[in-house]
Amino acid sequence: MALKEGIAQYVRRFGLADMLDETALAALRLMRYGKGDLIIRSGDDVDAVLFVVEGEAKAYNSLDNGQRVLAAFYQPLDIIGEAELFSSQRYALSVEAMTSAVCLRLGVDTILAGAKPDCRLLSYICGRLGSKLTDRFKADSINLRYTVETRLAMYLLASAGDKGFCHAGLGDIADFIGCSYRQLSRVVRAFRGKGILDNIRGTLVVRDGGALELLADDLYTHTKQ
Amino acid sequence: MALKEGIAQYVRRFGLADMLDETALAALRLMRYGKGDLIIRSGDDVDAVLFVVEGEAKAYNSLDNGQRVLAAFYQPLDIIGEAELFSSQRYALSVEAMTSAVCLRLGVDTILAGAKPDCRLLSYICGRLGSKLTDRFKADSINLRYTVETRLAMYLLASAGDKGFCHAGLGDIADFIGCSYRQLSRVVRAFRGKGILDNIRGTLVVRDGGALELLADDLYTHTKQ
DNA sequence: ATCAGAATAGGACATATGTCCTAGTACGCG
DNA sequence: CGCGTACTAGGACATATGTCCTATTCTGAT
Repeated sequence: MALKEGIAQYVRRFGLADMLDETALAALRLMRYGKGDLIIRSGDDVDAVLFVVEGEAKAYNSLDNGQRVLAAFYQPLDIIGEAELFSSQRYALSVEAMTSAVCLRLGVDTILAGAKPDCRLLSYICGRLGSKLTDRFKADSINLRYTVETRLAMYLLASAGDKGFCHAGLGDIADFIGCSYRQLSRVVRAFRGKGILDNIRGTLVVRDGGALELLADDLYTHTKQ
Repeated sequence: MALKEGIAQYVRRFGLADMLDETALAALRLMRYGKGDLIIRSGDDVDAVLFVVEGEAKAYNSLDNGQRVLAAFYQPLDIIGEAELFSSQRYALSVEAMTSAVCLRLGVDTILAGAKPDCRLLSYICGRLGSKLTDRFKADSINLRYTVETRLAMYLLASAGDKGFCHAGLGDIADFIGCSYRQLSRVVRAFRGKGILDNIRGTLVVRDGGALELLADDLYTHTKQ
């Protein structure tokens, strides 16, 4: 099996034969990017995974409030796009080259063809880990960039859902959205005053889900897509 | 193949035969927990993965400043412990039952025995995803719970490392640690005034790594374990 | 029923932080 | 070289938020 010269040198340097079989190695494609080029675009269909072999890149997402959250800096031999591989149809983040960069591209078809019935537990675990990673990144972006009002609204919409109530204690919610019990207590009081929420014996009951969605500042409708 | 009655009913209810082969199914063990019981303890050796089949649980970690960060709420059919499966020797979080709960336990030996050479790419991807998840959780815990000073110190210790400098622009660093450019600029100025940092033509140069470690408030030494 | 600890609630005060603005410097392109 | 854009830097002001405290209610164990 003869790889192209450029690909072969990276495969040797990074020991990629240790993780890729011959079919996958033969399917690698060399991609070059200039500084500032988009390597993948948030929202595009998931069609490949990329191994960074030269240069540096960054993954980020923009929020509705105009702010940006930077998820990761990449260097060789980081992987781009593996989080969405088994868990999503769309890339969750944009990745941009910070220097000129080189990646080896491996198409999703090749990876999925190699995911045999013997590997179904690992495929499942990959899918769960990928979902956890993207969900956690989304939640933390909100927790870092929005007020506690918006964060509580988002948390309630996600966890109360259709049943309209939520058993978690305020201390646990504060630790989950990353604020103090005191500030959460203020916001719960404000929501109670506006008729959005009641707390009945340790349970938060949603009285006005529409108002929560407004407070969530369009974040909720985006998340549900 | 005859599973125990209790296990068989959960396997049927959740379709676990779709992801587990007969060897793995035979290795499942039923675990019962009371409310408040520790299901896994942060720092313990990774010896199993658990499928939640009844009840609810929460994963959390405590920080050196006495605050706590809650990583996830679990319900059926969430998995506990899979993030550390291929990426760590130790569980990164403690998981506690919030109600009485039932889990199906699958020992790591069984999973690793099933991870054949055909599956080595998936194993590798699982390992990378698991690392990303635990690393990202750690970074975000710090970003949610510590001042920008500590966050910048931690970021610099991680990214400048032994080479003592760091090319990322201040805008990107602000987006990565989740603060405004203005506040980051204040902190950089303060560090410059204390002789800890210089910025030379877009590069941050560390002048006093020891001072950074002190500012990192013992977080750095913990992370390096 | 009683008690201790956990959870909830809110006041007072301080500050870490963000927004908005102006100004200066660096860099890339034509 | 000149210009436009991106990046850095800091002032002024406002506020979201956390710490620390006291008080009340709830829950589980004896």
